[in-house]
Amino acid sequence: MFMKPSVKDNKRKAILDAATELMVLKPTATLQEIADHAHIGIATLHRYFSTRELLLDALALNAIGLVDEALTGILNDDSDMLRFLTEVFEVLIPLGSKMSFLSFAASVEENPDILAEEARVKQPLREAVEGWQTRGLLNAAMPAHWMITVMYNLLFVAWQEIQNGNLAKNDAPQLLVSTVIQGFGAPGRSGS
Amino acid sequence: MFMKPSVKDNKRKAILDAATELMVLKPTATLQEIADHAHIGIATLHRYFSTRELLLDALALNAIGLVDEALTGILNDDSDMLRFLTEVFEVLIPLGSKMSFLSFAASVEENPDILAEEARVKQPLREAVEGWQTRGLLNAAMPAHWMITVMYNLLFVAWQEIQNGNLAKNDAPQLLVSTVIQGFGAPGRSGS
DNA sequence: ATATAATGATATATTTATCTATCATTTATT
DNA sequence: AATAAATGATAGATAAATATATCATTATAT
Repeated sequence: MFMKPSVKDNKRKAILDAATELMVLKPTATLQEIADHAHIGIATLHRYFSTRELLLDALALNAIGLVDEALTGILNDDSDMLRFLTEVFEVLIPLGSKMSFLSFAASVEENPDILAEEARVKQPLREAVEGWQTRGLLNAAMPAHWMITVMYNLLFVAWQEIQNGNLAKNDAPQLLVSTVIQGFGAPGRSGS
Repeated sequence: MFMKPSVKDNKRKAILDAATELMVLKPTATLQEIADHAHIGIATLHRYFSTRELLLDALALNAIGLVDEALTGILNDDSDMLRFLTEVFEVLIPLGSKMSFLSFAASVEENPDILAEEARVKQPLREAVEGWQTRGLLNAAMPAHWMITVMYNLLFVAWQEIQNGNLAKNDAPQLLVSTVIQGFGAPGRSGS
């Protein structure tokens, strides 16, 4: 049954958000630095996450959960590919700092639960891509796995560019769609 | 004047290569782990790099130097864009683990020398891209900075995929060219 | 073959980070 | 306003990483 998130739950999520933000920028950040960045005392940080390892696992699970939640909110109709992709990018770009976990965790993470969750969350997009390939909307000669990997990475790149002030938040989804579907080539030109 | 690299220089580079490989995979690796991965004693590691910080700076500079070297070897004629890009990808994909420094270091690194070198190395490709935009070969509506950033990131992604066994080394350059120039869209289809 | 240099293993010191505990203060609840 | 809960600052204990030093062994050069 549904339980309304308590104050503690919200604080926990706020800590995870701040920690994610910092860890993406500086993976070697100490617990003290994380606490500072979250504007809490280190004692409180320990009350929420008793060890560093537990905190890191929680970061990954939180990221996966947020992506999952964002995707389930829109994954219902993939008949209009461009519309669908735009929506996916719109909801996932703001989760940029979390995306890095889905992009890189695979090579680093050893926790099997997390790896399984990660694969599960990525599954719907994979199926959509394969469907579009079958329908001739996407290049069937290109490995679906490659396309998924590229998209997840570019989500993170787009988020970084927004953070660095090089890209307008509102331009990002369209730019991403254009990038992955048409590439950089001039419109109307053959790539031969 | 030119000095032939000594045995020590070669060993130094070997250490940097091994360290880079590990640090990309595990940015929190300890000096002991780095020494193990390089198959040397930790005492020797300290003889080459007296502090961790010096080692990390050397990693970044080494990465930049190798990319620079690889690019200056081919950057002479950008009249055939596809041929040019293919060559760039061919020489840079094997440097994948080093590319991560050029992709991500910007946000972390504070050493101004390193940041300056990084910008300098990226300059030729930026100019080539802008030239192709002017000539109508690349989408002039897309920011050159975005295209450069995406290409550098995809170089790293491609390298990762090769490492993970998901992509054949020999397929990678063509796949990258196809990805950045045409995107994922089915050939011959308009993206409207 | 000998001398020189480099290396690895090991010990130790120093620094840094993590973890645990305490307590006064602040914040929320009723 | 009184009570309970949460917090932050701080101190101390433990653990881990970094840095330095020594020495026997191995590799290199002459």
